[in-house]
Amino acid sequence: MPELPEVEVTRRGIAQRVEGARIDRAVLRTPALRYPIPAGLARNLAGRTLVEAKRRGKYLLLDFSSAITPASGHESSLKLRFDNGHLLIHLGMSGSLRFVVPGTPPEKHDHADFVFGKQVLRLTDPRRFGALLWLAGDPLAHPLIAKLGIEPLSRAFTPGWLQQALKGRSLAIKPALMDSGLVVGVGNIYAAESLFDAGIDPRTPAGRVSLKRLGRLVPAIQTTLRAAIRAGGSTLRDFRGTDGGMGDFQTRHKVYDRAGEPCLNCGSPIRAIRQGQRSSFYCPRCQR
DNA sequence: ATGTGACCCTGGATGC
DNA sequence: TGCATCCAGGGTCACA
Repeated sequence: MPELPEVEVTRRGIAQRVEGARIDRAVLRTPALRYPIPAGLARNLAGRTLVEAKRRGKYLLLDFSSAITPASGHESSLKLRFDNGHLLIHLGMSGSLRFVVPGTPPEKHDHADFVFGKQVLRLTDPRRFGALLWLAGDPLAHPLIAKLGIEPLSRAFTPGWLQQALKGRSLAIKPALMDSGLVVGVGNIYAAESLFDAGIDPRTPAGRVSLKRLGRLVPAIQTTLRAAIRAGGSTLRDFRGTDGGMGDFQTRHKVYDRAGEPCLNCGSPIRAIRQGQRSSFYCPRCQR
């Protein structure tokens, strides 16, 4: 499933191919993903120009805002108005966006096509945990976005900040890292990998992780995310970037999905446990 | 406020 | 082969 790197890779692919391009039409084939797809969305999109492909956490925000040019008239009425509109896309667990050759017949789980001339952006999501919404007005004010935590790749994400945010929390550090109200974009796989890199037991109560250890954890998270973005992003076996190229980050997991296999650092068998309904993997010797 | 578990939906892997 | 069961990358919500 897409974690932050996959979403960022997708965002870059979209930006590169269709920023500044006009959307001729949208074809929506599914009434609802996680939420109902708003009626009139296709009509709303047609004719708009993609100003910018943005990302907040794992949410893609495609900015289709446009200046409404006032009808020719007196200067005094020349008040430029903006019609703010963003297409929000979340890929959920199994979603992906890819450019397809125009005319490629849709398959079972291809829910939407966004046609930018000869560039057709297709949304596929077998499990339909994703989202497709139209946000009028300030996208950051939308409830889904407003409550999001800090961006892990921002300068503000520091060990000191994290220590404050985790102060007094008894919740284990691993599910804490995955709480998008705290830090966005760190999913199950990268949480596990980052905690391994930092040598922290995923069961440690979040509020009891020392500043010194947070000083290893923060850069571990950032390095892990950046490396995954650089690698083209892949946590899904079949993840493809927007151009269809295979990412290869999956080949570098050190603990995730390696239960029983030897730790790459010390050789101890990697242990699998469950935390908050999710599987966790860690090295009992290297992570304490 | 904080923590826990159920749930959304589909498909793949595994076991009988 | 067929069928049941379990598991999966995320996120929201109800409830203790």
